[in-house]
Amino acid sequence: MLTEKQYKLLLFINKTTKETGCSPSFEEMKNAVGLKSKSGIHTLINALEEREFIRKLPHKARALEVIRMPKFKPRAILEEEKKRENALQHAAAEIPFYGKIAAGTPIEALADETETLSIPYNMVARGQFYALRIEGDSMKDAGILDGDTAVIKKADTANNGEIVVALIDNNEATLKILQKKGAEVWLVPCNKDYETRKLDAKRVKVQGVLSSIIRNYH
Amino acid sequence: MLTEKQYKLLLFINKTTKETGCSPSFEEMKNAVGLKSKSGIHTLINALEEREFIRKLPHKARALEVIRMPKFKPRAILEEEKKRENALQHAAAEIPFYGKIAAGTPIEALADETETLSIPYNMVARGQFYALRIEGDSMKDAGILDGDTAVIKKADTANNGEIVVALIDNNEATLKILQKKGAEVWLVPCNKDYETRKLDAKRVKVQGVLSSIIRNYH
DNA sequence: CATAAAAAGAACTAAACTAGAACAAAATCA
DNA sequence: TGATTTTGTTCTAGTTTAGTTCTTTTTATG
Repeated sequence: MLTEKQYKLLLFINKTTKETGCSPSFEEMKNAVGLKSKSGIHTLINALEEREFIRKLPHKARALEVIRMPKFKPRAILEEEKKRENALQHAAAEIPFYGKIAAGTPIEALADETETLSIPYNMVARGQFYALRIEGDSMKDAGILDGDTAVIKKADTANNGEIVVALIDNNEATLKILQKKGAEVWLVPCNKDYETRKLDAKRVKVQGVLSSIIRNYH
Repeated sequence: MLTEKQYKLLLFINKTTKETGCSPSFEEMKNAVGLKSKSGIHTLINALEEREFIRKLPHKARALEVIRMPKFKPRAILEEEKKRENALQHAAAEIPFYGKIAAGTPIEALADETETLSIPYNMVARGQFYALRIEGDSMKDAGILDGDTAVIKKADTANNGEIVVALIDNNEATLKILQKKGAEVWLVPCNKDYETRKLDAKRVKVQGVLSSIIRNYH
């Protein structure tokens, strides 16, 4: 079978010839595989030719041809791919979704795992997002507590009733429910200890709409 | 395979023979490829013949024949490969973390993006997790609302004060604050409309500890 | 620590590209 | 058919690019 370097080189040759119609030069291959000298490529090419993966016209420039591709990947490549897959799964974080908690069934019983929850991808699928740490309890009746992380979708505008990040006088940012009332904008808290702020629409800039709330208990 | 010039010439030959029915002259090829002398074309033709891409009748005019063309990957496959790479980036979902919202600074101003929030990995780093949809408002004063998603870490035991998934009589699952009182277990809601349930410890099984709350606004 | 394999580096050689001119053979047409 | 045009071939010559080979150094491995 092939070594890792041989395999990598073969992939590169195959890719570039199919994309460009031309074979790569030793210089280009050297860079692609990560060597600093052309002589190494020469050895690899010979090995690939000996194993009948490529053909070449000796002493001709860019005269390589891929005859066949290996059916199996070298072990080193496989291991690297596995690592990447693991990293991806961690990043994707698909965990089983067991459904509603109030149903009177033991959790183990309905652990069929057909439904999974892919946390990040669905949460930030389209658009630009950013995160904010919530400070204070002005939105606590909306279930948004001090210390929560808010995922905000960037936006210049929002509809009435949406929870937005509002910038007042280019100075103060706050998370509130938006209510447009003619020339005024009302920023409504969700806590009876706080009062609604009624501001001239010109003073308020929407900087984003609340997309998700994440709270971590440790 | 071929050099760039060889490939370009081959493309031209192939195209014109298919369009006009007869092969181009050296003069036409010279112009098409951008040379000022026919001799260059002659060399290129020889190279293409040597590599078995064309055949020719020597000393005959316009007597070229294309034997084969280098194979291309269909564009669709190339695009799909790119999409996959993008998907991988989406799955990682690192979004900028802009810090505290109450600080009186416009968001754009402090967008240094040095701190990022990797949502999934930190949330489910170690242990086994599952998700539950919250139904009802018995925990609303803890900021856990109807429809929220609870990420639960599997556990058999928990400490006083932790929010747990408790299975009562192998029948009913509920999310409440745990309070162990001797032989009794108290399941404390966070809503004054609900009452604390005081149960014999034997009737209650801990099935997990609340790890995160996720709420999506759409 | 010794050995072999892999990689780097430099020197060398050959091919590719460019251009111009002269020439020879084929194609065209009166 | 013979003259003319078109087309392909060959040679020289210089520049650039690319492939080969050999020696030295580094790295991995028993």
